[in-house]
Amino acid sequence: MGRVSDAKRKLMEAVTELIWHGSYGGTTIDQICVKAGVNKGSFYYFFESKSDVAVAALDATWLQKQPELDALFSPTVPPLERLRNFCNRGYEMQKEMKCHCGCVLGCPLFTLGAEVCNQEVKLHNKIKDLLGRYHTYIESAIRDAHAQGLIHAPDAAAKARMIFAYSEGLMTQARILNDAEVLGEMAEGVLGILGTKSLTRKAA
Amino acid sequence: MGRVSDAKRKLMEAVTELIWHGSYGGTTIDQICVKAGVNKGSFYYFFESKSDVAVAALDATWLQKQPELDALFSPTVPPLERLRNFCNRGYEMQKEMKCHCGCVLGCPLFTLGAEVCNQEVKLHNKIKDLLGRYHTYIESAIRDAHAQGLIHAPDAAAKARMIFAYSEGLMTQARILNDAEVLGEMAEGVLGILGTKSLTRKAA
DNA sequence: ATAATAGTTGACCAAGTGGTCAACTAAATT
DNA sequence: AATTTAGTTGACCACTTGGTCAACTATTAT
Repeated sequence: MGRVSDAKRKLMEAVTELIWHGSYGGTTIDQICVKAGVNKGSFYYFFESKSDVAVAALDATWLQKQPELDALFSPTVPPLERLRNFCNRGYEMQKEMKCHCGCVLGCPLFTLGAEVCNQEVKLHNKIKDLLGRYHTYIESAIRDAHAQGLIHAPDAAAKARMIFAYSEGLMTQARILNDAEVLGEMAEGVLGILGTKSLTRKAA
Repeated sequence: MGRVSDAKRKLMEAVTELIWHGSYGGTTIDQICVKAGVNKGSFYYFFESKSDVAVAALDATWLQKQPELDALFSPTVPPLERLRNFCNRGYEMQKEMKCHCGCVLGCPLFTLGAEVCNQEVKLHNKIKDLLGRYHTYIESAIRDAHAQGLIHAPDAAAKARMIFAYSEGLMTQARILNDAEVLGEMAEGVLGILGTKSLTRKAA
């Protein structure tokens, strides 16, 4: 009962875009409201603070992304292909963004996580949680690849840490240089780290 | 002639610390002035804006760091050792920071670069320039290692991009997790990417 | 000594900030 | 039709922000 509204959704979408294009600290509640086309009173009806809406937005984005990731990392897909597809999907997404809006924005979680650590505890914890899930997908694929004898990686966790650092580093580099082509060699690099030379050039 | 002052230096030190501990967008000119113990009038006597003082601070920091890097990457040092020492120096620095102030802050250039891209053009360009210099050190070491037959890396530039992304990604990961120990395996990882299994465990 | 120079001070301003609130409006329930 | 509930509105507040300025002070050269 009562009135219905999509203001909450619009606010979450607005904060996502503002933070991703710009930064968390440089984004004000007023800006979020203007972008969402919502009055400040309504903002405070739905959320307590900027960090509150940011956390909610991250949750919503994750719920949207999770099925996509589950499909990419489906155990029915050969493990090294999962990783290659994951990399190439990132590459394609950033290329498309560059076309659409002229900007390569990289991984929102990693950039935001680096910005808000040592402050905004709740937001920071949420980010750590979500980054950990990405890490889990990667680690699982590596473990499977090792089990299937595709690579030699007895310490899958260590390899996962390497690949996670490399891929996020490359994504951030693409953002800093505003150049999606930086990501073109990501799949190759990841498979190289895993000690594979084959498979690298297969279609995406 | 005229009055002498160290206000300019104090402002640059203050902005460096505030941005590194927190973020660029979350740092105000008032905060910088308070931290530096300088009045706002004096701030505007020396600088035009926040981005102006940030650029000056980055330049000053670089001038301070350059001799150290030149020594680390001296051609008189075996190339793979240069890289290992560079990694371990980063590791030690972050460990020390964690002890001193409880925080692992990672690479200020990379974090800041990711935050201010698409805005603050001058600052962003300065960061790209400085990051490029780090890249140059790495690439040169790799090229030397290849020339000396220590590794097989005919495309030194590509390897340098990989190692740069990996090391910066790992640094950022250490910041996000506030855990310096993440960096303990950096040297090993870098040498692994270069296809070396030996040398890895030599002393720092 | 004095004048020129280099730097300091703190009051001041307009604009923007986060945050509140009582009155209002639209939908769903009865 | 009346009531309850969910959401909206925009004015309002105290405070902080970036930025300016004329008056002031300390140093150095002459």
